[in-house]
Amino acid sequence: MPELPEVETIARGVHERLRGDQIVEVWFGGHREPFKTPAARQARGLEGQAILAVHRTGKHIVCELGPADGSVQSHPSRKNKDAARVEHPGAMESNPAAQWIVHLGMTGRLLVTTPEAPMAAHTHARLSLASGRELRFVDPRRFGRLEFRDLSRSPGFSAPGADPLNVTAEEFVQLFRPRRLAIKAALLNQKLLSGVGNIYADESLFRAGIRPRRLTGRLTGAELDRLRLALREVLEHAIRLGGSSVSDYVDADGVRGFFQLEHCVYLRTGLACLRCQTPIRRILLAGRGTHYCPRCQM
DNA sequence: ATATGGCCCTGGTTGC
DNA sequence: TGCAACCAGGGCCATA
Repeated sequence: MPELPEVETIARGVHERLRGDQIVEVWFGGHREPFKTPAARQARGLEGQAILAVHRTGKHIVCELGPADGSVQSHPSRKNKDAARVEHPGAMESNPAAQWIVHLGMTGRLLVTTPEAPMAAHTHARLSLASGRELRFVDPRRFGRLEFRDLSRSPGFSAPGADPLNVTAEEFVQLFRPRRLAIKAALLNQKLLSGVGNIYADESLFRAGIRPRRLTGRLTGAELDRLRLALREVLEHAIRLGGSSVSDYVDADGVRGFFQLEHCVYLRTGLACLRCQTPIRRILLAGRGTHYCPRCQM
């Protein structure tokens, strides 16, 4: 399931490949409307827009769109390819007119392909680009969501919770101290932290040595900070490895990630803990399968 | 405020 | 072997 590292990997991939390209034609397939914005309105809004930048916010992929200025839309030049990143917001990113917001749900994929590439089953959206390529949204389970925002009428998308990669020690304590719910449930709550899902909640709790059922308000300051740092390390490590491919996650080029090879507890029920050999235990918490080491995690 | 369970949806697994 | 029942789970909602 795509969480922060997977979504970050996809957003970077799409940004690198499609920045400066232009949406020429949009096709939406499917019967029901699994979208937050009606397909017809999305298609109207998307067609003709240039892709100024693509980035991640929480588990959402945000495509910043604007009018094509004619300079790069047909043939994105190589020198422009990596010029503007988050650190140096260039002129192109300064005044987007609209946003296309993609949430991948459980099984969503965002793929950059050639028009000749065979259409995967459950392809729900296909954006034809001036460069001749296509951006496709594929989602068998249909838990994903697509939204179009006209920024002259609505505010830009913002995640409800703090970014787990940048949250400070003080913010982290303020987020969890006043509450009394299982820390795992709190980590999954996107209104507190945006981007953490089942895999990285379990993995960060293991690395911090904290049991998933511990109540947030009962964690010591040292434990909370261990957790904050463990979370950041796990997420950054996973981003470096291109995410975790557990079900059918792939990046924008259809390539699998490698962080699933580094999982210490997730989906390792009954297997020996990599640190102490105790069998990994699985419980149900907040309706989610939850994995931990009963010896390493207190 | 927090917990629980249903819903969506399909592919993979399990059971007979 | 074949088919049906079952289940996972991100986000959201209603209910406890």
